[in-house]
Amino acid sequence: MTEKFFNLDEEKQARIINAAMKEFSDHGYAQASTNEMVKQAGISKGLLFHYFKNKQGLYLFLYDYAMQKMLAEMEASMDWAERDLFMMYRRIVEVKFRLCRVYPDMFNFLKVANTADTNEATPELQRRNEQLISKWYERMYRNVDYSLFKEGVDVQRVIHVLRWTMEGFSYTQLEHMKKLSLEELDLDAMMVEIDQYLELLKQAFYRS
Amino acid sequence: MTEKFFNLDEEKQARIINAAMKEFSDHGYAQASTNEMVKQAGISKGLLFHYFKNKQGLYLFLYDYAMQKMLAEMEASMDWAERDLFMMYRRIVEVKFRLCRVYPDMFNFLKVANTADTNEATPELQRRNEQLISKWYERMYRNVDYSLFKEGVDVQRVIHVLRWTMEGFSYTQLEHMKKLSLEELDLDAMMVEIDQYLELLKQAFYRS
DNA sequence: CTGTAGTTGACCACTTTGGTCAACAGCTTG
DNA sequence: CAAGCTGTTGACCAAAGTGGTCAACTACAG
Repeated sequence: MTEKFFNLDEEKQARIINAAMKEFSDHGYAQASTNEMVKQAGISKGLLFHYFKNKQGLYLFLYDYAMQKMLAEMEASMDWAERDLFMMYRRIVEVKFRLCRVYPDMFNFLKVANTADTNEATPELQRRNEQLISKWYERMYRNVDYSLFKEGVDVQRVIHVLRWTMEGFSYTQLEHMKKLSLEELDLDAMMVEIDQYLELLKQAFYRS
Repeated sequence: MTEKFFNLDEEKQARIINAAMKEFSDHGYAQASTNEMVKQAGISKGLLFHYFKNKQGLYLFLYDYAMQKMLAEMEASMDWAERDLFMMYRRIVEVKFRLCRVYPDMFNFLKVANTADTNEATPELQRRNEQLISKWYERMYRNVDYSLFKEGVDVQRVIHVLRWTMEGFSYTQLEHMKKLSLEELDLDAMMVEIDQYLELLKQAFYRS
């Protein structure tokens, strides 16, 4: 079913994928409107159902597609020998931003797909990928050198602060980007800014 | 119109308010369903429109009500002479949690109401309250003693880290609460946890 | 018994839903 | 030119859902 879809003009593929992911992540599975998707993608109603037999089929396809793209990008960008926790997170944010340039709503889509009550459509898919993700986390943390931290700091809590900072920063950035000038986000400038935060936190929590 | 509503059984008032706020904050103004609200509140369709002439009337009422409740709670709980930025934020989180016990979705409601594209229903209300909020922020930061920070740390960035940490923490807490045991959130235990994070950050960024 | 206040849910006209399908355009073959 | 093939359209469908109304019900007071 999907081979035909992949023979399409790539730009059209992207338009369809992005429109559908946006609609699903904005409204959840049930409330997402296929009418709205085709309108935003600039295609006809019939075409969508020509390539995907169902709303559910489309959803499942998107879920798999997003998951695969993300894991591939991770595989390509991560350095699994990295010992510095902060640099590890730096890489993750980089992956995120790079993906957002092509698929602006992929992360939101995956987030709501993995958490929300939408999961009637993805019972076992869910669990399979949950396992996959936890394996990646394990792999990420395996080599981290915790002896770099100052004595007495609670590393678990620092990790939380770090994650919330990264998430908070990227959320505001993407929000800002979507509002004003879409697509032309300056990845380099963002990474410079991210580095400032990482430096701040490093100096706060690493031994000097 | 609203006097009649306030004569209702208080528990019923709360049921209606919470159901409506949840629906609005979950789906936005246009997509929110009055049918779903009355179902969740356990009242009949007619009753809702007996107390509020309109969907829009209901929305406006909720917006004003939430705003007023929040400001009142702030007025009661904040200490405007506080000079410690971290303690200031501690108070804010406390207000937030206390309100969430009675109105679990009030913050989400206000957040989407103030940001989202929903604002067709609230053009001037919006601006009035934006001004109000910025006044409160100004009042908050007026007395803060920035000399407490270590030399060389970028205070603006620290403030961001602090805010993202508070938001991240309360988000996970409320998520966790909603999933497992609703309503019986242990405010004291949460504040103990918050204090741990605040202590961590204080030791990181304040002069010793 | 009457009046009043609170409450119901069947009902309305209207929109939107996911999904179908006959028809069409553009292209390569013979 | 015709025949076939692929990609594409949008009018159309039954079904569900929309915001909102209203005659009728209950329950209690005078």
